Amino acid sequence: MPLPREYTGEDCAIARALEIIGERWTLLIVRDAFHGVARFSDFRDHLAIPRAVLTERLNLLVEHGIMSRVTAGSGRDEYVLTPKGQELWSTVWSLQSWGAKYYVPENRRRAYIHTGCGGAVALDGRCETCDAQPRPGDLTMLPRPTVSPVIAAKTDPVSRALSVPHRLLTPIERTHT
Amino acid sequence: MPLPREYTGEDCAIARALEIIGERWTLLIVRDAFHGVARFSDFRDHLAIPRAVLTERLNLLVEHGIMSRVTAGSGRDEYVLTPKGQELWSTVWSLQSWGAKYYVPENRRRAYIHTGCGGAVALDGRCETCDAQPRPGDLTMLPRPTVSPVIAAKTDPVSRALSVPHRLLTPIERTHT
DNA sequence: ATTAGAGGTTCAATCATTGAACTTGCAAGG
DNA sequence: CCTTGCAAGTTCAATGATTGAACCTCTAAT
Repeated sequence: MPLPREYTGEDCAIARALEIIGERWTLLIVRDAFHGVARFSDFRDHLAIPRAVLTERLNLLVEHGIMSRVTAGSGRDEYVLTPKGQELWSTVWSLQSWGAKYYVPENRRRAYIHTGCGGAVALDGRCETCDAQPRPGDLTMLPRPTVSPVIAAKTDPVSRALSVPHRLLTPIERTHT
Repeated sequence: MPLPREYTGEDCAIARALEIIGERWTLLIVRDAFHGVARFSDFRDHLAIPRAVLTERLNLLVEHGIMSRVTAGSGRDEYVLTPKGQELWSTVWSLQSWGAKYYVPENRRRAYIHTGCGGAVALDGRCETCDAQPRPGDLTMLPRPTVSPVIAAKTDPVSRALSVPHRLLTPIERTHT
């Protein structure tokens, strides 16, 4: 199985998982997909990822049934998470929580609220109001309280769409350019 | 911050996390550490990772306070997870669960039991008996029901130690060579 | 018919990884 | 004291992955 980066001999679930989603950029693509990003150019512009790499990664994700490529109403192809891809949410969330706790100052962290009940979601993924662990589709992501100059300078459609509250797994709102 | 692999411009918790633990081998090292692996040579032998890379990754993990290097009673240095490193458990678990569900046949998956109550732990990390979500130190990992020929041929101390039930975060039992 | 932009592919330069060979430091045995 | 052995590195040439720039092709609008 000539995957790009194998961990040969490791008959281990983590090694298997990392062979697929452990490559550079892949989990950032998946995260953006949770945020509603779907077009090739939007991934490209938001992540500043080389085209060739984005092509390769998206193809791999589609091959593995993590994303599927569908032709949208606009006639343009979009890449969306399959159920198997959506099951990566706990991985994405746990990485994000850990990274936020140790590397992002509190006033620059995004807050998430449980769309159903409006409660804040803690780092462990639990709604502080109703104690449920909402699925990604039931989360609304709020913009950061303060943004770094680097981010503030970004004007691509994705960055703009994510500067207002946004429900996960719903396509980003494309403000007219 | 000239980390080996940056995701420049991404003021994002996941990007920060991946800069540190997203490199090839790093999460497998962390996983092995949860399993009680601590010596340079044991990581080396079990993962078949090039020495130079292992050196670099361990140094990075120590620099970031994810592991600490301590001199054991034997006089040999050991690398052990810090509390910050142990907080990566949910990431490791979620990756492992996802990888197991989709890429490891059921009869080759390792089972985990809640050491306190003896209940089986489901893919979502919950104890099926007491419904708690045990911390890694309260988990006992069982050997695989069946092993592939590749694994059966391994005779390094780590593979041998993990072929019997083993409590996480406790040093592996070193059977006399 | 021309233009523009999306979504690629191709390619040379750079950077990371690999495996093998070499080095260092310690500890035990003779 | 001298040697041997081993853990834990370091170094280095060959290989493989990533990057950024340039080019290509298709479609839709002017």
